[in-house]
Amino acid sequence: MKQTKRITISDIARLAGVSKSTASLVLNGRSKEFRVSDDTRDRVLALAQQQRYQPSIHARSLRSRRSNTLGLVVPEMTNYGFAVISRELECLCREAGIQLLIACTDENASQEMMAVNSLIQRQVDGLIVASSMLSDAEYQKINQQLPVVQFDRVIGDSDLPLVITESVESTATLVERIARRHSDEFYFIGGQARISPTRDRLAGFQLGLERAGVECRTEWVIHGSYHPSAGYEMFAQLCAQLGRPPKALFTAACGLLEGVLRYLNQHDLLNSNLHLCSFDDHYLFDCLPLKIDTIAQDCETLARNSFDMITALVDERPLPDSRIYVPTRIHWRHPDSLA
Amino acid sequence: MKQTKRITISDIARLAGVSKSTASLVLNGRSKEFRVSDDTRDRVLALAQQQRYQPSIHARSLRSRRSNTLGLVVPEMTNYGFAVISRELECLCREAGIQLLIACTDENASQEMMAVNSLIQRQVDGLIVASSMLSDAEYQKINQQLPVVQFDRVIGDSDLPLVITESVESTATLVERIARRHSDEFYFIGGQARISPTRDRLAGFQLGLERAGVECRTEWVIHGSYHPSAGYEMFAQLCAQLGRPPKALFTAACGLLEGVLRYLNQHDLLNSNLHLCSFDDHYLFDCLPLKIDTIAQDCETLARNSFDMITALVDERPLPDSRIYVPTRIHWRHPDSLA
DNA sequence: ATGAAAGCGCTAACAC
DNA sequence: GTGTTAGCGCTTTCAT
Repeated sequence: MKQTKRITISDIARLAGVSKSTASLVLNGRSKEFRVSDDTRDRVLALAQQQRYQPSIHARSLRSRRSNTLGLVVPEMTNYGFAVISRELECLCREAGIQLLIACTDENASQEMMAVNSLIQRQVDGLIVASSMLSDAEYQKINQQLPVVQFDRVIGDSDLPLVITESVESTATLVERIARRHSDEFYFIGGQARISPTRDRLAGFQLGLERAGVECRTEWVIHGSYHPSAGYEMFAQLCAQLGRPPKALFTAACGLLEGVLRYLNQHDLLNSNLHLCSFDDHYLFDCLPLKIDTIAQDCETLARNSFDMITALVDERPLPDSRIYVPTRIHWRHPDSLA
Repeated sequence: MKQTKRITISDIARLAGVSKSTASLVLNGRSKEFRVSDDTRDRVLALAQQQRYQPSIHARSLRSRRSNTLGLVVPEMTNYGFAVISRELECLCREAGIQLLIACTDENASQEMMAVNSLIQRQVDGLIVASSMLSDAEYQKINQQLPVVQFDRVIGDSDLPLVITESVESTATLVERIARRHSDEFYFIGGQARISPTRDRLAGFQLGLERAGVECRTEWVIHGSYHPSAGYEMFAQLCAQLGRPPKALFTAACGLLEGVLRYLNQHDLLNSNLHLCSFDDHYLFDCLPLKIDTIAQDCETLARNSFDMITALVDERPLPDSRIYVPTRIHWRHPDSLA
């Protein structure tokens, strides 16, 4: 490392001919409060600017036991939804003088543990987590030391505060309309059965069928993981089994849909009359020959709410609501749905 | 903030009945080197584990003047390429015990300056930057204090080390083949004319035309920004002017292509016989009725190389090569191109 | 083989 | 109004 001597508060103090504490007061904008003379204040401020003084975050954090840092734990940053969330949060944080530390877990519990530990070691003031864990025990323990907010998913029936997308009703609404035309065959392809988005979206699927007066056959529900390759595999197997693509299909997330589309494309089925619908939206869906009905999440609102919630907790302000469900928007594209 | 007393090295030392220095040696795995007795070592280690001792990063950074932290500056995290880069870098960093700090600039020079300053204030050991600046003056100054690596784009003709995608040759190859069939009309839609990806891709475009024996008319080259809305606008205006879509078009990045596709979709032109080609790839392009020829960047390699380069610089190891150009892959999709 | 002490840069009581 | 001092948690000479 190149060694250029850092300008410290002592340097500024010495140059200004005052003590460190006076300089500190001025530089933290508390000169009025402590009745520092305008003259001294201006001198210190001028020097600081001129010398491009940058306070050391580490010294400050060490002293104040606050790092002005938040941790964000996501399964996968290349997932567009999480990318948007990260960007929004990063922006909110920067405006608030906070640094966001982002960690990816690759949907893997042990990697998640390591990532979280390294964040804690860095003394984040709070944690925003889309967890891949099956139990919230670890986070309960952590929550005794620093606030934790769940977003995008709940671990089990954890009582930790949360901000998630409302899924059950919107999926039910989507599915109901389609089920009326496809009462004989309507498949569900989902990710890990235990995590909450899968559970909620399945619950919504079943509720939608019920509302359409359709009985959900057990073989209609297929689980795997959220990886595109899993979507591809599940769909390939289904097609093999049926000897053709299904008549109607709901995929529980964009990754799964990606797998399904890859398969359809490879097998020249993009013009088949499969009625496809999915959670998560993408602008290119408007351009596909296959008209997919989708449920779009409101990532900006998810980010905003998560941020407000975690900062309130960090500052020990009361929480108006510790469980927030963010509404979605349905994009109807299929001609049958629009009819 | 909840106040749970932190376990410090002093606590461990006291409990083990040794001094802080001994504990420190042991905990840093330097007990052999300093001939600490096996007995003391085991005692300290056991205690640390049992008490879940976590060294304070801030105290350590304050002391060592090293933060074990790298800064990544990207224009826009929702751009898939940058998302992949971020994920890869984050992963490489975590494996190396480094924390990656990501900052988004929204393609905006003043926001970039603020973001960089806040990273420096946090004492990052090095900076990996996809800059939106027009001059590298600031970074040259910064580079005197800590290493800076440019990636994805060069600022002007900056001599700072860099890792970028090879663009000129690949664009030329792509364009040449298409220009042979469209010598009468082949448009270029690019982002800000001054930044290097635009320059290089335009150079490649012109080189491709030249190789195909086609003269580049000045009205073929259109510049704007990389935002999808800019792509939409430029394309809309072009169509208005021609009274129809152009016969052949190259878009310089995925954001611009997004804008063009939105327009085509809205105006029911996805089945027109426009020959579209672009820098940047997306899996959904395989599924579109419009067959787009694209150049795919190798984000993993970009990330890997940037990481290797910055860590070498931080550790003051010699750099085998301070200018790396990562090769691309062309995806031919249009029937004419495949013929 | 281990301990004492200094100091990284900063803030906040408490003096004066 | 301003300075002195102590200490946040850690590492590293230098003594013993």
